[in-house]
Amino acid sequence: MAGTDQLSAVFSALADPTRRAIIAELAERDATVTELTAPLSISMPAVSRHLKVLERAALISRSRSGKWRASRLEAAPLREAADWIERYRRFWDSSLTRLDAHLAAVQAAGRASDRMVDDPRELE
Amino acid sequence: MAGTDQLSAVFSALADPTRRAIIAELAERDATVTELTAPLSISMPAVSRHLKVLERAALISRSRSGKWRASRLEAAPLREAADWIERYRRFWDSSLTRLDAHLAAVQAAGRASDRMVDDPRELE
DNA sequence: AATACGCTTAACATGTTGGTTAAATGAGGG
DNA sequence: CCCTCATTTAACCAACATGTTAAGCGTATT
Repeated sequence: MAGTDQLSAVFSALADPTRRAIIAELAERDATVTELTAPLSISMPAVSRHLKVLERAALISRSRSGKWRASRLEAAPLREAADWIERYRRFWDSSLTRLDAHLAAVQAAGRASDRMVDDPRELE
Repeated sequence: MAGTDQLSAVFSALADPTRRAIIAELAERDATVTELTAPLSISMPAVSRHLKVLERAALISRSRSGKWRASRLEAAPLREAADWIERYRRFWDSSLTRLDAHLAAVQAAGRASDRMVDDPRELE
């Protein structure tokens, strides 16, 4: 997964289209493994493991109810991911020219905390 | 990388803290491989390959200028990533209760286009 | 009690990732 | 020309990801 930090786990989980499809499904309703497997073209064990990945990334929670295990979307970790990406909005937002971006970058450079967050040397 | 689609490539690229650090660096200024390697605790070939990953995800562009190759942040693909995540904002936005989220989800279920985008069956 | 169902775990195959060191490439400078 | 510097490619390795099928484990169902 590359990093073992939260953000890496989330981005890594999102990097698979099957898992994104599962998230999209769970955004509409909680679902069992069988229900999630139905529209996918892979085996149930494969889905089960995708769910484990999503669970490790804290993107879903699971509940037991008799024979069934329902998965529920827990999108909180998406916020961190969104926040991280948002920092670079100025780079794609067309209302900003590259000069604007440069000036914004220079300002950002002043904030020391900005860099630390993703410096791998800071991890573990 | 799981999927070979654009979105998967971008999320996959972001899943590594070293690559996020490189992006953060390039957000401040264009940089050569040597410059990017300096603050990292890995070898230059390793950085070179991280750059190749970022390039394949279209997150950077590179220019030759004599002996040096400068990398430049091309954040456009981040927009897609941000847009994808944004769809689930209602699930983490605290101003919305779970009931609200459910109602929003029911509405979303009506829009067929919502599901197709990430259905793996649609890929390739 | 026996069977069926839902799901997970095990064992396996295969491809990818991310790091290393050593060699190759390519442009400039003496 | 040769040498050096910046970067990439090659060869290798350990670890992980993703899929499969078969077996295991609980919990209904009959």
